[in-house]
Amino acid sequence: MTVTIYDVAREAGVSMATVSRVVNNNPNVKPQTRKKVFEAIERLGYRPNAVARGLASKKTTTVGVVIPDISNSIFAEVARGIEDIANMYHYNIILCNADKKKEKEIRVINTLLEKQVDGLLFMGGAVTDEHVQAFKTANVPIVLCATTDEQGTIPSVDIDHEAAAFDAVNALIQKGHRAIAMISGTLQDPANGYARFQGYKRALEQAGIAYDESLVRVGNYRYESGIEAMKYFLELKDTPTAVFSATDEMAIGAIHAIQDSGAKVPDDISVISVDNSRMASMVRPQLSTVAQPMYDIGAVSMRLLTKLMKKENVDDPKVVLPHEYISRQSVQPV
Amino acid sequence: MTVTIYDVAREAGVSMATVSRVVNNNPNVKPQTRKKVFEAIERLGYRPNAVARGLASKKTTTVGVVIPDISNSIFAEVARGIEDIANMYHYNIILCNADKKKEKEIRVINTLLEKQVDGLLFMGGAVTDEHVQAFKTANVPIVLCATTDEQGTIPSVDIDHEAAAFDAVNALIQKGHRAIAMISGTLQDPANGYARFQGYKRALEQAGIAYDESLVRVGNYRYESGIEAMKYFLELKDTPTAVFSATDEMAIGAIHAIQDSGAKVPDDISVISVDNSRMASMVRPQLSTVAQPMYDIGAVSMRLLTKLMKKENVDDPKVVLPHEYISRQSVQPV
DNA sequence: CTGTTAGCGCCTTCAC
DNA sequence: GTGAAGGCGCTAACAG
Repeated sequence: MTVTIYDVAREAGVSMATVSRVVNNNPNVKPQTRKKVFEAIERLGYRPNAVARGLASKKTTTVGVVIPDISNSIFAEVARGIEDIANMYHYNIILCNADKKKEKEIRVINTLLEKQVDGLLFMGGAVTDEHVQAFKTANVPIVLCATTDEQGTIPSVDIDHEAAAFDAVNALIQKGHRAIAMISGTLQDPANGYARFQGYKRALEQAGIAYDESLVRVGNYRYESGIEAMKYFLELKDTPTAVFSATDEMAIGAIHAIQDSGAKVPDDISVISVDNSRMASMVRPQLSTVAQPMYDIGAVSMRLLTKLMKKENVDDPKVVLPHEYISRQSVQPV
Repeated sequence: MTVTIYDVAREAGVSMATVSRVVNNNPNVKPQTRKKVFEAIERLGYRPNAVARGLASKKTTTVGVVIPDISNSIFAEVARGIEDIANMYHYNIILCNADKKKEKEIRVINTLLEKQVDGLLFMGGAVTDEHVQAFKTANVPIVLCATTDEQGTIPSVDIDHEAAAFDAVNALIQKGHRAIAMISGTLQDPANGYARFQGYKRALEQAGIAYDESLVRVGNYRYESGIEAMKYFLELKDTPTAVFSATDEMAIGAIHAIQDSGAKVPDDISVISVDNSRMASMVRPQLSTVAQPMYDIGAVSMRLLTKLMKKENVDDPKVVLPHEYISRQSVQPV
């Protein structure tokens, strides 16, 4: 039924070892024999069994990717970056959604490790001790992608979320805004949540603006929650003149909530956010936002992982990619 | 270094076979011995090697997924449906982007097959003879996801793209529109391209409206191409009163192009499309569109694949999921 | 340059 | 209910 390396060897009149060599591009084969083998392969329709190869060589050329949610455009973009580079280095990826649930994350990490992936890319919520524990039992490299661990002991690639948020809010302050509301992500989320909130606070503080709790609403990253949060702000006696959203999608919700109320963006209220997803320029007015290089985060982390897997030494295992403020149409001086 | 089933057997004072039985939940093990084995596993931190298991059992509990582009929200949604169901049945997925390029598709199909996936989900451009050829050499089940083959010989799950487009255009016609433009996808693409274009033509024909070539522009599915196409229509001496876009994203581009020109949607021009991606309700006015159940297409196709892999018999290997017109705010009577 | 020989870690009859 | 033994298909020394 299935044709094996042994069949090819017999057909070509050589040994298994030789077939293995040509299949693996080992130069130590006479061109003639190589040709014979290729012909036999062709004739028999031989297809190498990667599982057997993996068992024998202890390499699967497969990496595990745990991601919060592939249907979230931000992560999908990162995933594309990962896959492109993986592909370039002849790796395949096993993708697992874990929705930032610790339990699910630990579970998939383990099944990925059982599958003998050569490396692991972890994109998730908080990196807890349990995670670190699970990573330790792996004897393959791990890199955190779009997150970091507290202790800074695990290789990672991410942007500086706190600074990105700071820059966004600061852009508002530079335009004269002082009543600046924030639509935050959940504070349990270290990157998109907590760090961005901290950046907001620091920017206010530096400008001598008192932090006002009633100017902060926590959303769930979705469009609707942006709308809800904004509606709340709109009903305040002192409506803010600007709002900073932790993510684009909620920002778009905010823009629409403002517009639906009859007010104008940015004339009445300015809106700014962090992400620069493709949607940012698919709204009117186009959204001003601090760009986070999603694709690159994926690509760079996969590249880093390949180096780790090849045991090449890397200078800095903690890479922080630059963010950049993109000024479009949703912000104007107060 | 790595602890194997043999180590566990020795530690527990039983044979490898017994360990294998408890790991695989084989009931023929005395509770006592089962307990002993579990303890040994715990103590040693044993983790089954899925590669070895795969080689011995000829099952990898892994399925291959070839997808055009995971960063496209439509496909990302499908992928989420796939992964959720895969997960439910304890399968993992290897994801490969192939950008609807035939060559790349064939290549990844082959590497997926080399990796001994238990089944394959194919989401791509046209299904050519070469594809069918590649599928034949696989001795695992394949299901087409969000596409179909001409001959209808391969299991698949999709919507009726032609009918969906027809319904959309017909909704316009029912509102009295006659000058209806179309922003199409590339005609080489059987599903989103050709079929939807055919639906457009059939709707016109049935209403006795002459087909006008100048009212059709081919886009590349992206927002910008929707803008471009619409700009073209806007400059026609007889501007259409409605436009049908093959996809949401181009439709949103069209809406913005109209708005940027100073006209209003739907007052001056109505816009309708097919997809109902999340973005459809994230525009003002909200987009009226024929919904295509992306998540379900993924889920159902994965479910079908599990049946095929278990050699259960399926009544109908060609499933066509229903589509549905969602009326929002972008269409109004002429 | 090429062949021989052991495994890789596990499953799976087949006996007991 | 449990153990022994033979592969699964391939790679990797080690000879020659």
